[in-house]
Amino acid sequence: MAEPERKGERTKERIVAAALALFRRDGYEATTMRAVAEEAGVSLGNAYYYFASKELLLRAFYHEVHEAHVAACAPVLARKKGLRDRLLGVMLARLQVIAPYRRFSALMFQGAADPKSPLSPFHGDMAQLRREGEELFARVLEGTKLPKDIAAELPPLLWTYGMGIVLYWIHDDSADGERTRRLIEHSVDLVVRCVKLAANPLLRPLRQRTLQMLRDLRAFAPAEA
Amino acid sequence: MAEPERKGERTKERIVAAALALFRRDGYEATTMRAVAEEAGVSLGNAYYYFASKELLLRAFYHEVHEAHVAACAPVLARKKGLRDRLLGVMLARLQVIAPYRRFSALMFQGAADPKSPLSPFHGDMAQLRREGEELFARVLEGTKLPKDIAAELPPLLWTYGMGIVLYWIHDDSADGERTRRLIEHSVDLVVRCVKLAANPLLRPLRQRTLQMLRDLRAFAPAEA
DNA sequence: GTCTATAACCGGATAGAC
DNA sequence: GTCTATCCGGTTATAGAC
Repeated sequence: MAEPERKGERTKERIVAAALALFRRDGYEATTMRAVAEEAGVSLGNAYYYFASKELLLRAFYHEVHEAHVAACAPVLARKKGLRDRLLGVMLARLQVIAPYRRFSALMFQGAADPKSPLSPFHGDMAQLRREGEELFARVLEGTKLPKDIAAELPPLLWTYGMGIVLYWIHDDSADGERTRRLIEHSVDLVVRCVKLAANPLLRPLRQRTLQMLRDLRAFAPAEA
Repeated sequence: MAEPERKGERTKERIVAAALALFRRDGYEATTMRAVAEEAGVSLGNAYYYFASKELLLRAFYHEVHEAHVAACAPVLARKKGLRDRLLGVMLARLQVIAPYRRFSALMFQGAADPKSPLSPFHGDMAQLRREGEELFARVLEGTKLPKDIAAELPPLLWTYGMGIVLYWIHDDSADGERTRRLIEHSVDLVVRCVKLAANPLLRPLRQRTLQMLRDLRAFAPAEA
């Protein structure tokens, strides 16, 4: 089962490769399924045998981008020590990795908005990808001495924060995402200060309430659906 | 110019009316432009003469929903006095108004994600609608005694908060949006506490930094594009 | 039962005649 | 301003081939 690679396996890979190449060259909308099929050397109907929709092909693309982000984060997480530097490094790595793909990031958001979309980060394949993204933030917290109860709730929160930054960047028409870079620098600073503030004993009641709400959110999150 | 209503004006209205009726009955995706045209008693091509795309018709729908929200907020803003009750009233009113239109709200998000979309709340017609939404939150703050510098930055922030709630609601499959209602109640409470905390003199440095970042965001916001 | 292909269908959008 | 005819591309139906 591992060796022989059922016949179609090769075909499937050819289709993915063709799609990714065309997506990169022409963008998602401009790439037609007919073009993908031709590039892969199969018929249109055959392409649909492997991928029931064009969006499903996009998922393969997002997986690649995610892999690239994880790779870009490795040196940061290995070398940087403070919460601020680690978070900053991960966020800037992300910006760098997605830089060539503004339009694609917009599509990911559209997926997030629609629970029925195969691109929704709360269902199926994409949910797994989201969890891996949160895992990245969990690793950001490693080696920092935050109270356990706070650290436990932070990864999904930081993931959401990251999505917010991406949303800003999608609309950012400054050269090289200059403004988004500044936003990241300033907001990371604020996030870190707020997290440390939250650890202050004087704010215990507010912290408890907030954590409880976050736990409720997680418990009933669409993530579990 | 006011009286005679240029010939097509009537036609245009018929098309909008037809579209809104069908959207409500069958949903957006299920409503075809051909059906809209037929319902309005015009040809397909003629419908496109007035509305260059189906999305443009959706805008008319969003305007109606917004009007309904403003109306639903009026009694709240007239009667309630504290920040908490006013904000809670406005948020619950929103939830109630959009209740029948979950799928449409998802579409609005998809618009927000794509700067090129005619539904983007940061451009043209829809930007105006967004500003009116922020205005609603500005009125929430009236009569509360918040520091001016904080109050000045809150409306766009609260608008964003509202969008977050809507996003949650889109994915909320509990009966009657029960979970979203609870989220609103808890999160409004937290928001109010945080705002009041931010007014604390001890947090002056953090507040100043945060406000400065928000001002920068506004200055370069896509809203101005 | 796995794979591939051809021929439609459907609906958003456009062209161009009147 | 209004229509008819058409394009275009995602998607589906279906018939065979391995």
